[in-house]
Amino acid sequence: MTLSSRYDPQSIEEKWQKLWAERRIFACEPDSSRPKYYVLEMFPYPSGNIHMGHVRNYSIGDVVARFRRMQGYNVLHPMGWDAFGLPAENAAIKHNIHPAKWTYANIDNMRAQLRRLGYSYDWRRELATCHPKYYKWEQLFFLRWLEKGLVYRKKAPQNWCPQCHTVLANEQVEEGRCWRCDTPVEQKELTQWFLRITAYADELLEDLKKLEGGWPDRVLSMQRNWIGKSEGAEIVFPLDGREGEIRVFSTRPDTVFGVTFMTLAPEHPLVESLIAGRENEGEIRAFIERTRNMDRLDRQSDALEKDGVFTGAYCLNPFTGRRIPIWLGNFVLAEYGTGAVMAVPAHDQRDFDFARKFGLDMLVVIQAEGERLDPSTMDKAWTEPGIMVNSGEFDGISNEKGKELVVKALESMGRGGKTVNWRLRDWNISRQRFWGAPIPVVYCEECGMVPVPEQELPVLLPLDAQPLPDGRSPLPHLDSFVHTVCPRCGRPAKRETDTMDTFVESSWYFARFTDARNDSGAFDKKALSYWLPVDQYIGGVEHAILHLLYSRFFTKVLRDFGFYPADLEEPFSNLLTQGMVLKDGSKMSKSKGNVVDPTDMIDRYGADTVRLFCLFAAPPERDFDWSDTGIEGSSRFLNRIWRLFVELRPHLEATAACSSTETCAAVPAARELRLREHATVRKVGEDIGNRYQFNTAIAAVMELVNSLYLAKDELTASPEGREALSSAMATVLTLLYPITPHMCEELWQDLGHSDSLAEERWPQWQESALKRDMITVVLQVNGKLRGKIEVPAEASREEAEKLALGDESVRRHIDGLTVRKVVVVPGKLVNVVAN
RNA sequence: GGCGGAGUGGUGGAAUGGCAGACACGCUUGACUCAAAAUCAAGUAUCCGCAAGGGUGUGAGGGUUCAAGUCCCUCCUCCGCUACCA
Repeated sequence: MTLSSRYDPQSIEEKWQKLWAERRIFACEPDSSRPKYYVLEMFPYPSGNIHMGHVRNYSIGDVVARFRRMQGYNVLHPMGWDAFGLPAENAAIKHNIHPAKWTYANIDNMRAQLRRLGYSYDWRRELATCHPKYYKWEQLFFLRWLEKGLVYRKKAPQNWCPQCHTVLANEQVEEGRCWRCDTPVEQKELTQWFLRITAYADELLEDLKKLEGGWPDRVLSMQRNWIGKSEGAEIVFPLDGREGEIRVFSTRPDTVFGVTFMTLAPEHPLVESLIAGRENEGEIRAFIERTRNMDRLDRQSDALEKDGVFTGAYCLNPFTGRRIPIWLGNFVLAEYGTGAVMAVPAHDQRDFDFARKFGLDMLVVIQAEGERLDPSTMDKAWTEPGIMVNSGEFDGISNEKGKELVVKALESMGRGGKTVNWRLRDWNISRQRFWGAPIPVVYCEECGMVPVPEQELPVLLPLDAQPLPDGRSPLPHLDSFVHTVCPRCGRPAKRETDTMDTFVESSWYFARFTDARNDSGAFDKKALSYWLPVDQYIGGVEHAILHLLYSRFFTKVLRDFGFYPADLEEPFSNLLTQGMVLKDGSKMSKSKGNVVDPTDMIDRYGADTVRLFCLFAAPPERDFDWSDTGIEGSSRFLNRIWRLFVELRPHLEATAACSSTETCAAVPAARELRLREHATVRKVGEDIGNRYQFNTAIAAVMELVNSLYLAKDELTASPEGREALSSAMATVLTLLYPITPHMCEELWQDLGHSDSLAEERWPQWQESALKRDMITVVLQVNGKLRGKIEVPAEASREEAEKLALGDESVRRHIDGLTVRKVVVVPGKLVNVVAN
């Protein structure tokens, strides 16, 4: 069959997709004789259709996967579906269809769309998290953790979304609003299930160090911020004239002598007993009410006017015995630290503002050496380092040293000591939703909460129920689900009707891919040890905190519970966060009408062009704006290669990339092409393999193609030239193969190769091919470009200097000046310094 | 406020301390065409100049260096995370 003279992607892409599937080219199994490489892209939610963001994400992953495979790695590259979640319920209500049906239909559609893009997945490992054979295992994890107290139930004020009728994790509240529907989040007292992620706070923070270099700095920074470790001291202030004490957390124990009042959150547990019976009790209660009713957002905003009220009670400074009035403050948060702040107005701006407003005392205890701060004239708090004063035995010590000494003193007095405070809270995994994995416990009137025995798993999500029209879960009303018997005493019992947060499923799916069809256990330990960790993970930065932190947490927990290998510390060695695909400067959305549908683009240009453009338009980390003319350019490039190939075909041999020999050196044009070919191989390998800069890799191939165009007429004339052409063309196809595999396969096959390019090895460039006889050297005078000369490659410094000084342009510019120095960078540049 | 990232032509973007603007998009001109598309060729940072050539130029200002987009200091702007966090 002869090659079409026109590039027609539609006629070749499907053919190759079928061939790859038939030959099972991308199926993989553990093989200890080869190094492994696990490439993973964040799996999609089956919302209905693939969008351009997916295409970008998965195209990056596919290039990495195909490239590593050519490098000889045993590559695992799987795909699956993050299939539980709210949109399925909304669709179920709207179309009166079961969420499962909707979800599986979407999966079928999106799988077909992914297949059209030609991604090299091992489809045998496909999984959907809503399948009982998947969620069964996380119900098992739940039971094991429950046994050891890693998962627990507690009643607490929760983030509640009235629109979604469910609680939200702290991570799912964005600026006080629900991350899904943007409704302001309310606080509601509920009994909920929590995962004790705080038990791992230290390790989660510490191990971020191990990810440096492999993860983007900003993601590491986000996780650090989120975990929010704060080192300081706990200081105990006994109450004055009565039993009891106030514990505070402070990062500035060195200022403890400067405490002039105490500020409690209105919600502080001690408040009730402190104010009971005071003559101004009514006023205080009014303040508490006022503050409590404030919107959570407003209360935490900068703009909040500081407000407070004196309780009438006092406590005592553990060092000085000074009587310290206890106030309530609207800016003190009950959730952070101990809900109580020791106020040092001279050295903390908030306390300063508060003290000024209410006319409270101010005591200077830190000041710069040789200076004297006067509380009556200070206009802001002194927060810089300094020397301790008015601090008894600590006077004259630097405040940094003072921090340690005060902590020691507190410890010996039994009034506190060093402590660490975390921002991270335990993870609430209860959801009052239907389309999620059931939590496997029952409630028995006799035995209380009883775990479902492991052999009874999975607790199936019923397929004969529908979310209620207002969005609420049908589970609490579904007798066939709720009513069961107690596994312990056999009496009637009721099932837990909350389901798990969908982030639970996505916290371990990457491990399940290593042995996705295992029915006898969640994992096969051998497969896990072989494949994990994921070598390259690729996805959107919007998951920088949520999904990535949870997955790290799960990895450590599953390791400690013996599911994962004991030496597995982190799930993802390397992370690439790709930018968004925008249109006209903003996110694509149906409401804006600026959606570019990948399917349309494939129909129009073919999958290879779409893949190429997504990779060429910008470096992967950056957002890029979809350009209709830009994709035309990518299409043009592939057409150009096709035409060039067809034109040169009669002169081409079926050779491998980088196969031309030194004999073609006799023909200068052939030698030059060979040099460019090898230089391109070096650059593309570096750009794809180490730098993940696919745009410059593609640019390098474009340059090689351009030089092929320029030299083709001369090269077809000689055997040496034809040898160089054949090799260079093979190189173009091989280098481009991870990016535009269909077209490359088609042309490769036309050359007479019987194997798929997928089985081809990544070409090896040779140092010897990069050697030139003459090298262009840049001439500078006083750092300014003044000319270029050709010098023999092995010219010495002295020769280069002599040639440079003899150059006409250089001579013109140093005319009348004295040459002070000549800097020679061999093979590159000569800079003449003269004045 | 703290932490992190980023500022380069008309646009997307290139540059291990060594020729700033690779590669593309767009635009201009020409060739082919009855015409258009496609393709091919030439040009395209900016200022002076017919040209040769020269000046300027990577957010601003300093510094280090023979040489700075790149390293250091001060500052400005934008983006992200976090935040009356004690």
